[in-house]
Amino acid sequence: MTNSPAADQTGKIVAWYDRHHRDLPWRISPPMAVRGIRPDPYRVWLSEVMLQQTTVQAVKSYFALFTAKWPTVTDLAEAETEDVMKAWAGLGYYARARNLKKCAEAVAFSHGGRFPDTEEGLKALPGIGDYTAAAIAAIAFDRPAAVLDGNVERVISRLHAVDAPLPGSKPLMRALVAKMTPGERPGDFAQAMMDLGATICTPRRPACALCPVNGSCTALASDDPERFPVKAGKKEKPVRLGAAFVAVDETGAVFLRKRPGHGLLGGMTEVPNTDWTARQNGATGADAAPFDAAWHDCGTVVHVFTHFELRLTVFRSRVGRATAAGHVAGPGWWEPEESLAGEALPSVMKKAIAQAIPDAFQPRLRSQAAMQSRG
DNA sequence: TAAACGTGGGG
DNA sequence: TCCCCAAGTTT
Repeated sequence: MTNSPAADQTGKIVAWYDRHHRDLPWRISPPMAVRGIRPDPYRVWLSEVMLQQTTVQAVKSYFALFTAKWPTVTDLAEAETEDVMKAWAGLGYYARARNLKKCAEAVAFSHGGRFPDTEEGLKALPGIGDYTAAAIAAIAFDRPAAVLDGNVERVISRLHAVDAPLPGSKPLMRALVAKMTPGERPGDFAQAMMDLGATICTPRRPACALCPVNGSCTALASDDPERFPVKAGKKEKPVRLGAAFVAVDETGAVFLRKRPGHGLLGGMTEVPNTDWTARQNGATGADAAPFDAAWHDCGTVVHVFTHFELRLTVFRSRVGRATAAGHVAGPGWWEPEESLAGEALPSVMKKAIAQAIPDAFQPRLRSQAAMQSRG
């Protein structure tokens, strides 16, 4: 009998995966997977959440840290939220970390410590949307779920030369993936599509000569593959201005405080700073400081967020702790310099602190260098 | 439906 | 330097 074109492509892609798959810390690669060895759903879930809008390279060290610190979903559920935020610091999109903890608690305390094994059950959990639910169902539970992420969108849009722009064309693409998804090894098929998109069917300069389905790719045959997927135009980034205040006491400790538990950088730690506004209105200078001190202008750091660019003027002051205690507005604490690097500081805050104290995050390096230069 | 939500790397 | 983007979800 003759396979359908979709099934033919599926077979070629899975065969390609068997030879060219990436070995990743959270993955059970063939031939182990073919023997029915399933990956730990906890590790699959953790990796999938970390990988949302985030590169494999960036995720690797965080995945190692999390699985060493919290080997099971129950360990994570019983952890202090603050420790989870500290461990997530630097990875970005911090709502993921907040939802990660909530999801772990739901699984540990409401689902008997086991993840639901269906798309529907998974999608009901915090931080798990269409993609992640399908990915976990397919990879961890061998369900023939239609897994559609950015990689798969690229592969599918090129195979079928989908002219309609994203995200409107998502339902069409999901239907096209569903048609290709096999009853056997659906998890390996999903991972094969993602590996194909990541290593062959790349956004720019795709390696079509090496593609297992280059014989049936509409974009390659009739057009420029790089033209796909078609996306809606992006908006330009507004600039916001603000000021940050790095107060250092006589021991080198830095005054820190906590951000609200929602919104931008929600639940993360910060140095005191002003609102970030569109226009310089006079409130972004040293006069906006959280308490009176001799504030020294350390210059500006630029940090680009998803939807705006921030230009932060950084001020530093040397403050006697006893003196400052009575003048500090609002709650906060003095963080010793040796433990500063372990705080739940997002990158923009580390950047601001480093602007004021260049070696703030290398106190050991500093003393080692001093020792060596003397030795 | 559109906007909010981080970061670092690569062309 | 600048722009794109990388295994999306929530509101």
